[in-house]
Parts: sequence; C-alpha cells; structure tokens
Amino acid sequence: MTIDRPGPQGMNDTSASGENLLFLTDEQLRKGIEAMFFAYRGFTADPDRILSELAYGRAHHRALHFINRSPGLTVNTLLTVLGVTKQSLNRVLRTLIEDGLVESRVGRKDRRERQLYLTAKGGELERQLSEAQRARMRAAYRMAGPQAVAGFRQVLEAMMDEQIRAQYLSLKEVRI
Amino acid sequence: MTIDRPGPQGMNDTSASGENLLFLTDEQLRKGIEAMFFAYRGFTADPDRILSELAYGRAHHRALHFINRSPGLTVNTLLTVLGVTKQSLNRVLRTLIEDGLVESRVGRKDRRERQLYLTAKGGELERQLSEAQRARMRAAYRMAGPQAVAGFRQVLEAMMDEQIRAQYLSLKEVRI
DNA sequence: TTGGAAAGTCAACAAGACTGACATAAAATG
DNA sequence: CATTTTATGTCAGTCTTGTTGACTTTCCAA
Repeated sequence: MTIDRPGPQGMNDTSASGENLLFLTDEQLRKGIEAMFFAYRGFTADPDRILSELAYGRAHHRALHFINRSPGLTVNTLLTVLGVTKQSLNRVLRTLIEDGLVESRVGRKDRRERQLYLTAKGGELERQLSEAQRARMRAAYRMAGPQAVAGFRQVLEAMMDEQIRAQYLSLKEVRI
Repeated sequence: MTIDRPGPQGMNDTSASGENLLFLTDEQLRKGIEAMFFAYRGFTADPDRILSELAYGRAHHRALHFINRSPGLTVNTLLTVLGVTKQSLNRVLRTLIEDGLVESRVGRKDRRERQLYLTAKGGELERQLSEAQRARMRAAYRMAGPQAVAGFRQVLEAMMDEQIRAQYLSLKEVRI
C-alpha cells in the first residue's frame, strides 16, 4: 500500500519558524538522509575520476584543498581539520611531498612543527580538482537558486558536530 | 575580507531564476564544498559510533538501510543503488546473513535472484542506526526551518549524477 | 640539566573498495 | 534440446585509507 506523503509542496507555509512540523516525519527525514548519501557521491565523483588517473585518492585531494586554503598550516592543524590520525595523514603527505606537490618547511618559531605549502605543481593539481568540484557545485547552485542555496548552507551547518561547526564558522572569515 | 552572505531572510527576490549571481563566486563555492565535507562527517558520526562497537562498518549500515526501505530487493538492485561491486557487497552481506541480521530468499519469479529481507534482529539494529541519524537530521531541520530544508533538498538533488537523480526521484514514490 | 610533553615519522595491520577469473544455477533463445 | 545469457557467489590479489604502537626530535619547565 502506498503511503500518502505530505508532499514537498506542502511547505509553502505561512511561518518559517517551524510551526508546521509535518516535514519532520520519519519519511521526510529518510529522504533527506538518502539525498545526502546520493549527493555526496556526486559531490566527489568528478575529482575522484581525475585522482584515479594519478594513483591518488580522496585523502590527497582533501590535503591539497586545505593546504591551498591555509598555506603554512602545520601537520597537527591539518590532521585536526581532516579528523584523521597523524599516521594516516602522514602517508598521504609523504607521497605528495615525494611527488613534488607539497613542500614541508621546518616551523619558524617551533622547529618541531612542519609548515605545509603547495608547490606550483601542487597548486596546479589543486586547481584542476577544485575546479571540477566547483563546476558541479556551481551548476547545482544555479539550478536551485539563491534562496535554496541559503537553506542548503543553513541545514549543513546545523548538521555538523559542535566543535567542527565552530571551526568551520571561524574559517568563514579567513581570506584566501 | 569577510563575505556578506545573502542571508536566509534577505532573499525575497522577485525571480528565483538565479538573476543574482553574486553567490556564485569561487569563495562562496569553496564554502559550500567545505560545508558538504564537514556536514557529511557529522551525518555519519552517530551511526559510526554504534557500528564500531559491533565490528560493523558504514557499508553494513548502507545495506541495512536500503534493505529496510525496500524489503525483497535483489542483490543486483542493491549493488546498483549502493554503487559498489558485487564482490564488495557480497563480503558485507555474507557477514550480515551469518549474523542473522539479513535473510536471503530465492526469488519467486526468477529463482536465480536472491531477495533480501531484514530479520527481526536486523530490523532492530537498522532502527537503532537510523534513529541516531534521524535525530541529528531532525535537529538540523528544526534549527534551519522548513524553508531552508526545501532549499537543502533542492541543492542536493541538483548535485546528484543524472542517473542517480532519476533513481532517487523515482524512489520517492515507492511505498514502504 | 633532566624529564615530560608535543610534533612528526616509521612499521604493521584492518576495513572496504577494486579487478579478474571462475563456478553454478536458472532463464532465455535459437 | 542445445546454447547463450543472466544472477549470484567465491577466491585471489591489489589499493586507499583508516587504525595502534613504537620511536626520534624538539621544546619547555621543574
């Protein structure tokens, strides 16, 4: 027997305050869960294709992304942002350094630290990867419109872990 | 320099067609990309904790989820939905069947097929996992409000691969 | 100066993805 | 009826990426 779902159009309610709680049915939530799952697949698909040709993986992409965004960050900072162990990150970093995509300089103030920078070659790959990902994001944003994008960001932020959200929000102010 | 985000309420524009293209700067897109990354971590965090205590992984959760949603689906359908190879899926299914969480019955019409069902025990774990995930989704939805949720879903759908989106949209109509 | 803490590296292992080859049973087709 | 195709399962091997444990180097404070 078919269910009678509330329907996505039943949302043009008068109050955006959350009065109408019909959209919080388990069925609606399940759809949101599946949308996240499928969308994340699309989100990573384009960079993954590029990476697989270079014998790199998603972890390499993530490292390149955050080193590009915050040049000079330390290994410790990076592994905190990525949420992985230092050993796991280290393997990825080692190949990136060996291949001349990332440069690791001894920290200025604290010589135990290593500060990470992209080389020209590393910057080039990062640009290629992120441009592929941005292209999809851009298309999705265009398709959905500015209002939807604002909602998209709101929900994503609310879905993050507390500490991560604080981290993410503080990163918002960071310049390129 | 800090960005001025459009803001969820300042969006009462005349056209939802995407006239205002300011939100498509690379900086805005990069934030969307990072929001996806961090949010997905939160999205999977709660089930992951439960699973790790049972020596299961995310792959087991995904299988349980889709078997629960479409009882009797075939192995082939499931691996198409999950986007993995049969060898990969088989390893996961085997343990779930051995542990008495999933039942595999010979297909009715086509006896080559195996139809998958959750056992009572499997249903219980699925409920525990999905309830943890729904709780976070519910909280995020409440925090963001119905209008944001609609936008969230719109952008996610636009981000999926073509074929996946078609699949996802068709699944919307499916009954439990 | 010495001992602990912090940052990073090396080694070994596990989960879960992949490919390729092969087996079996059932359905479909000529 | 014989052959081919389809659906599934299995074995073996590889790769990425996560883990823990043990170690070195460096800093800092008692």
